[in-house]
Amino acid sequence: MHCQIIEFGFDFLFLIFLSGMSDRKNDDPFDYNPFYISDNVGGVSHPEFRFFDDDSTNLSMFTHHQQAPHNPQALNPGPYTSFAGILRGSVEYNTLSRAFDMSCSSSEVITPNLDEGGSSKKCAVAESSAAASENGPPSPSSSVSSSSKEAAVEEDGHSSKKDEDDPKTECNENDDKSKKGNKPKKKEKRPREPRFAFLTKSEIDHLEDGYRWRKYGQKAVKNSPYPRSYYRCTTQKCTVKKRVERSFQDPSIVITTYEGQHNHECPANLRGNAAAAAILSPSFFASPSAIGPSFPHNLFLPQLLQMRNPNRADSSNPMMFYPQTLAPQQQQFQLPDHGLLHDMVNSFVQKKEP
DNA sequence: CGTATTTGACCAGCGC
DNA sequence: GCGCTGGTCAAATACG
Repeated sequence: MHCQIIEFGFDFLFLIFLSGMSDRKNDDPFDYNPFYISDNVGGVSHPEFRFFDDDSTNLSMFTHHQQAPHNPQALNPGPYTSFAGILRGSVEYNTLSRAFDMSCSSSEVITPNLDEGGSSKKCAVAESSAAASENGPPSPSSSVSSSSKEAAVEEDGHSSKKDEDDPKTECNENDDKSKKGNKPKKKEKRPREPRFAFLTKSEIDHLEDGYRWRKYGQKAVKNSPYPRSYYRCTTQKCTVKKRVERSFQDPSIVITTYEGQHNHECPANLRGNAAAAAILSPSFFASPSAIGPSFPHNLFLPQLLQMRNPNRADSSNPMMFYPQTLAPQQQQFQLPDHGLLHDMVNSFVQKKEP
């Protein structure tokens, strides 16, 4: 599983998983079904994160601070990989990897193999199998193999789909506006951009993240009463998209999935938001470019601001989550010392201390 | 009136 | 081939 969870006290939950860079496959449940089940949002002391596929098969479980001793599955969280492998080709992975202090060993890091079906895939599948054999019934799906394919596809270069590049150019050249009838030559497989998903506890669906988005679609989600909304970045030539949906298992949680990387500055930063700039630009994760331009820093702005000044909590802002008492293990939660993130969490924890 | 949203139709991929 | 599903398009509509 490709997943990393970081939790900042209980102010907000920040979960990143990645499955992008490929065509959707049903064998990658995390691609579209990031079911988050936890009793910790709200301050319960035992954080666990479980991911289920459509058949409710428990694929993996682990905690951010220590693997739950009572859960044998936690002892082998599976072949989840690091951001470094996930984001290859777009960010400073070493920095990022250090920033998150990836808990997996190097052997667990699945490096996308550039020549298809290469050794990394075999390795990943092997690990997946090993994990499956140890963790009960094998999952019918393998997000790992999917990711390998994804990586290969990603390597092919950018999309040829019209809305990804220059739609007008494409239309003029091929005049394929006539969707029916004369079919144009077979489209190349559209590579998936890397994707990040964030689970945010919020009453509003579309969280302000500093960028400007235009909604271009909405679909009903299978097995969910909540629709999924599709947004595109409104900046010209920026192909970043995001999907927003609400977890039907926990309707208080909004799942925001970003795809692609912004090729421009965050408009919020350009607006001269000093507070935002102070928090956002100095490198949310160790270095200004550690995450990459697409990282929605501003998604966490309200929480960050409140961390720094909890007294200014604004109950009218649904993004403001009130700090709650940290359980001992959260207080002992050790983040790697990589700059601001550590500072923020520590300062926050210290403020909570009596 | 320009821009954003809504929404039904369409397309592609996949499983059967 | 057919049906299902996710993703996208684009005309219609709403909004400021």
